[in-house]
Amino acid sequence: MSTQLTGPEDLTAKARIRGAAFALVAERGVHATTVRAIAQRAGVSPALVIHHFGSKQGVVDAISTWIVEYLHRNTRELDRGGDPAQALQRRLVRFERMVAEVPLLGAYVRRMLLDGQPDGLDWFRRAVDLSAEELAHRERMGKARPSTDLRSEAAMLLILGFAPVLLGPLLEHALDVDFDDERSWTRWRDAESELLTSALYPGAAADTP
Amino acid sequence: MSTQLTGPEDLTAKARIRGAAFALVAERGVHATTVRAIAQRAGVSPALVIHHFGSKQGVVDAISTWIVEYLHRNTRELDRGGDPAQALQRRLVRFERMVAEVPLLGAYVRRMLLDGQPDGLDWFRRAVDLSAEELAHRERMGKARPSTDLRSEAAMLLILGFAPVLLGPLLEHALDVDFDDERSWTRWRDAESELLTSALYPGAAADTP
DNA sequence: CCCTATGCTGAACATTCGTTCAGCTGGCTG
DNA sequence: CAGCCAGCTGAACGAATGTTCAGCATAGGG
Repeated sequence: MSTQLTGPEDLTAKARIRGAAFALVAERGVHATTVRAIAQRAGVSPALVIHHFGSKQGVVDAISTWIVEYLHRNTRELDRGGDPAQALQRRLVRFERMVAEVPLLGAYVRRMLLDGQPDGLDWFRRAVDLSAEELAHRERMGKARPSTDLRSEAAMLLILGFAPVLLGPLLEHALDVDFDDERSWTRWRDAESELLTSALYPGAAADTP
Repeated sequence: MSTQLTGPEDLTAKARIRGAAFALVAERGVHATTVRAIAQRAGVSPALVIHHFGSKQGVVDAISTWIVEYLHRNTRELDRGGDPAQALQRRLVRFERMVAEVPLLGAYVRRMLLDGQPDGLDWFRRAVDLSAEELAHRERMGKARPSTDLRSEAAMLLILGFAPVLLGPLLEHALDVDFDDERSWTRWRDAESELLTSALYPGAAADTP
């Protein structure tokens, strides 16, 4: 079980093309990524890109399934076995580690989720499923108070947890932090913990700003 | 003070071009929007688009400043005067109304914020500023408990409040809701209110999933 | 040794892009 | 009425795009 995307033996031209396309898509988006740019970055002719993947869309699809499979390989195994109450936390920690270790993975996932691609939508939905299950388990254990709308609150937990990835540049600019720095993550985590363990508005009325 | 983007007298060709470009950018993004598509949607020749705005980038910039100015005109006035503790709430409500009334405004703002455009980054930063000010005021009033990291928690409030816009498609798919329906908004608001007025994890340790 | 399959390239293709330009129109000013 | 200017168009341009294709090299099996 490795968080590495490529082993050293995977440096065939096809793999280099895939890696180059991944980086370019993460940086610029699908539409702004050209076949020639992919080829140049991979040190290869544009024709070879088409030769291996059929078309530009073929490269894009290959990257998508490749990343989705990679994400699942590194997170799914955490869901089964052990204490389910800790499953989501392990999943988040693992995800953070992957984002930290694989350059541009965060940017790519952000695009995948926010471009409304079906892969991204499904992946997020499954994460909400898991978050809701875990929250329900905590309720049964008496470690969380009952929720009127459990699934919505589970989604909020997920959003707050994923915010440094989902909304990375936005938060970095607004908070003057840099999520390449580990301390920025822990600062966010601490604030998140405080928000969830201590009611921000202990008073009564639904008066949310 | 109107939330309308265009009055009926504003239907010059230039205005139609701007509107068409706005819709296309909101739907497909800047890069996938072509001058010819803008022209066709506005019922105009491609040359006229260039004639009025100088270049495609000119159209994009015009839209950006147009929307940013529109957002400010409809939210800034709410900040001054009256009870500052209610300013952000009024701002959020007004924003929701604008998004509901102006088609594709939500999609456009989502792109503006998430594409990392400077306009979007600055706008979000200012929103965090306001959110932090308002939270500080609530603390002084005793309506909110003290925060260790006030600005981070203010950002979290903003993220939760803007989530239906920022992460619209993601949430709609994960929660099986449709934010065109008013009830989906109130459901989200209710859950948000519950999360903020009643600690989710009343227990001790920082054990956030 | 030949011969085929594989990996790969350079040149070219048609298409689409943003942009330019000469010129048409209609209404206002002098 | 003459002149003119802003609004607007059709046709064309060069550049860039995704894709095709004939052909090069090389390694492996008969």
